[in-house]
Amino acid sequence: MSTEETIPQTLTRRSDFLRAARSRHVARPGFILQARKRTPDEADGVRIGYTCSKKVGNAVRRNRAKRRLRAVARDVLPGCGRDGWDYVLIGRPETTQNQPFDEMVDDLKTALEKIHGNGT
RNA sequence: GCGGGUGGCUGGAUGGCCGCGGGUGGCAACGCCCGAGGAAAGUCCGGACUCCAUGAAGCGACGGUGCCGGGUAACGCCCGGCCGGGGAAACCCGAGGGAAAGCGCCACAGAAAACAGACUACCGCCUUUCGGGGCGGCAAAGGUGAAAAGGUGCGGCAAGAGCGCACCGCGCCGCUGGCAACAGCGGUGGCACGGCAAGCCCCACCGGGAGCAAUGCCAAAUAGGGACCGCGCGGGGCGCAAGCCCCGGGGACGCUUCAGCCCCAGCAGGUCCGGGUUGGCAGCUUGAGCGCGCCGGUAACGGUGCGUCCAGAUGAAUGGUCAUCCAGGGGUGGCAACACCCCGGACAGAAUCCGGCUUACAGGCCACCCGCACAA
RNA sequence: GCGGGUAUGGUGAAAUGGUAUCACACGAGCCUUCCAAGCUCUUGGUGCGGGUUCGAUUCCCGCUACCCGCU
Repeated sequence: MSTEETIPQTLTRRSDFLRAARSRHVARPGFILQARKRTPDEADGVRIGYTCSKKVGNAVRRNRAKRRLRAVARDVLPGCGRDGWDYVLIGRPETTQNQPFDEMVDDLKTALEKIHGNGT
């Protein structure tokens, strides 16, 4: 577990998102978390991606949802993220923008614990 | 003060902590500067720019625009004016050329729907079995319709009718004003000419096509693979040859003419299928730019001086949180001023760049105009 | 980002500017011991807002929703 890697890489490739979607996922009111442990020959470090579909709203709402998800992940991931894992945060309509920030931080921590605990 | 109208501006502010994108200085640590909109939106018009089509002219086809004058790089936009319609007014709305170039359509109803005619009715004569019928005159009245051949009044007549006259309307001619659309005045014609061109069309003007995911370069990878279409085996001269020249034939999104280019057994052109790549750089932000002043113009706008650099991302940058203030809504107490508590910030996020149009938009502010009321 | 297309009953499709039609489905009835099939009848619609026209599904303009293509 390398917590020194404070800047997680951002997922950009569609295939990475599809692989994460086929792995395990946990739903919370403000977001849905998908996670996958990569095979050793893939990239190093913690990687994370963000997805907001048209269901979330117009462009302003989608961008704002992604910014809040980034802010939450930036607070939580350096302590709780595990090396060699891909995470994907999916925005949800209304709640991703309106839920209090502290609740979302707590939700992400428990969601990460649950997703790590199930596997390995 | 109340009601109405027009044009414009703004559309949260400041600070603390933790973060984001670009540029720049530095070996680095780190620092400095900049960082969404009036619509960034819809993609409805007009351009710049790039590639494709060989270029020019004319004709044709197709598409668009359409009162007049001006502005502009250009426009279907803007400004000013005219005409028509709405409103008491300020003001608002209008795809607003041509219906005597031609074709087409006008359902139902109605006698008749476009060019004349006549169902009921009216009038005269003849006739009658007294219900009416025949011939002629007439087009005012009735009813139908979205629309019925000028309207009103007087005269006139067998009954009537622009049949005659006055006014209004309409057409034509002339004069005056205006760059013009058009308006005003005078004369004249007894009325001839229904509507639809966002139906075909005619006239005038404009327009080649595709789009920054265009396009160019670098790197990587794969199988420079396959099918179809359209051309196409010419003659002579010089030269050892390569090649050059002349004649002829052919080619390129409709035709013609002219000029140029290319081809005349090529591995070249066009269309399509299949395979690989989903990386990087350029294009990429200084531009019909923005601000202020002066001059010209009724205005749109133009000219000029000074100042200024104002986002360039590519799973895509402005966020999270806290405090105070500024607006706003609700509740409680109070005659009121006010105090306290709660909620809470419109529409919306650049993606090559400009000029417009259209659509969305909580609230707030400013200026001008019209009407009414009041005071002086 | 750029470009293109579609919208008609619950579904799929027609309709020169003149009463919106057809099939299936839904509902009711007939037939049958019952079901299916068949027959008869009924309900229900031009995405929204304007304009042209006497009259608009159709013509024109603006919105909305959905679909497709382009590296």
